Amino acid sequence: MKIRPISGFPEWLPEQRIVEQALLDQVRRNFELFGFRPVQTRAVEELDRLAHKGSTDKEIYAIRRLHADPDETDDKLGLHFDLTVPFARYTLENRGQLVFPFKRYQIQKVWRGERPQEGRYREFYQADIDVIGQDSLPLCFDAEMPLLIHAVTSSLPLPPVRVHVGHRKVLEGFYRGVGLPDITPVLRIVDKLAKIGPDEVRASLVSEAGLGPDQAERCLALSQLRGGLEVIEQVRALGVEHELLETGLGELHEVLSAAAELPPGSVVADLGIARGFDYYTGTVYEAFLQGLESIGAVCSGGRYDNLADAGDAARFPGVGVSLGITRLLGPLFRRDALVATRRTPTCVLVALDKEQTRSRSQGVAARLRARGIPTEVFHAAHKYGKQIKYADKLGIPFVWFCGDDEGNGQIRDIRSGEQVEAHADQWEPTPDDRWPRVERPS
RNA sequence: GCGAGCGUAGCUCAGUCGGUUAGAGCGCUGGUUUGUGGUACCAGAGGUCGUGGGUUCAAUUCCCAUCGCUCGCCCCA
Repeated sequence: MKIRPISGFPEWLPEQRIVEQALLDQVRRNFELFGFRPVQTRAVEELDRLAHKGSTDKEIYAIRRLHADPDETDDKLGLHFDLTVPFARYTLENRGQLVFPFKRYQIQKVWRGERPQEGRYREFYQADIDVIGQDSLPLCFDAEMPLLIHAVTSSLPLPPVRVHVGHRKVLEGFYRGVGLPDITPVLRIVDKLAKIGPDEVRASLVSEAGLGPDQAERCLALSQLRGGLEVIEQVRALGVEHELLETGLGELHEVLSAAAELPPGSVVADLGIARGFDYYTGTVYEAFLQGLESIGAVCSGGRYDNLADAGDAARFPGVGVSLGITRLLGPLFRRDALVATRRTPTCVLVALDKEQTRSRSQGVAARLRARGIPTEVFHAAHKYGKQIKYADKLGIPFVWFCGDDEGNGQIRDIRSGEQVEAHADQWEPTPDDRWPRVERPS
């Protein structure tokens, strides 16, 4: 078998995985800071459930047991393609034991069989955060999402993030007020505004969606609105009236108002957002890295009132967003925009003097580890030059040379060459050196 | 599903208008330096030129097919 990569299934080098883990840790920490509870679901769901929502042409990986009987009729399984469908199922399955509103986060790999391209993979991490209410869910959770996205992303060594907030009720109410019967094709065309430009959108609305010139013009005008709270009045100024539109504008206003304390530009109203309308029913979000908009939305989500269908009278409305960890990292790695300070967790390499004193070196390592300093002992009593070179290649900042069996020795900072007397129970690296960190090269 | 580009050393690539032993840089191993690295110099290892077929006296090179990777489009849950 020839060894080669498999398209769409990225694997990182250790120094990249260090970056990925640091991001995952930081994301998790922030989710918990907002009081969300951890959940992990199985990798598989019943195929029927996966294919149920939305269109049927989803690119799902099916699971097959090689030794299955040809006539086996067991439930067919597939790998989940997002974390929302498994979460909805999980919530219903455990509804009797969960506390509502149920705030959960879930960081897992998902799989999609689509054709890979930059930033789009077949296996990737998603970090999902959702709130599900029983029967109803207050709008304050919609308003909290942009704050959360801002908190998470600004805790990471990333460029500033801009969260675009749209609202399905605004769009749908507007379209109804304009007199459009079927809004789905309109949404799909409008969604391409950034890619194909206003002229193309206007033409497509007429030719493909069958809108009249005036209708197309108004829809286009709506989708081009972007900015702060003033956008609300700008929508009204377009002169379309509909009850649903007013409801949406009210909700949009509340969500935007909540973001008032964030730095200007962190959250903007954007009525050009028209994604994921399979099941979104209210607020929708898309977040972009400022200056790196070309890699696409790194975080997206919205409000869904009808996703979790218990099959009885109970309703479980939810709101949430998904952060695309891998889709973020891939393009950033490609641009060398995110690097670890070293290629290994190791902070101190304990040199091995000679085979007879291996236990002395191991003793030093044990003392350092006991105080939480990542330490390894060099594997063989090679020349010190070789041992230092090994540390240098891995970016290990310190090499320890043993003195006696009591923990005395010398520690060398191989970046500066400075070497000082030290004791293994006392010596401390600077906080910046203890663990590898993630940096954004300027 | 549609389209484009690319497959030569571990990596990045050159090259052969078809011709004897296929090259560079980086990386790797060793040495100069016999127990304190990075620089410099020297030496060395490492290739069925993606795979199959065709044309030819001769194919890594030309042609066809195929597989793989990358990037777009569609789609994006």
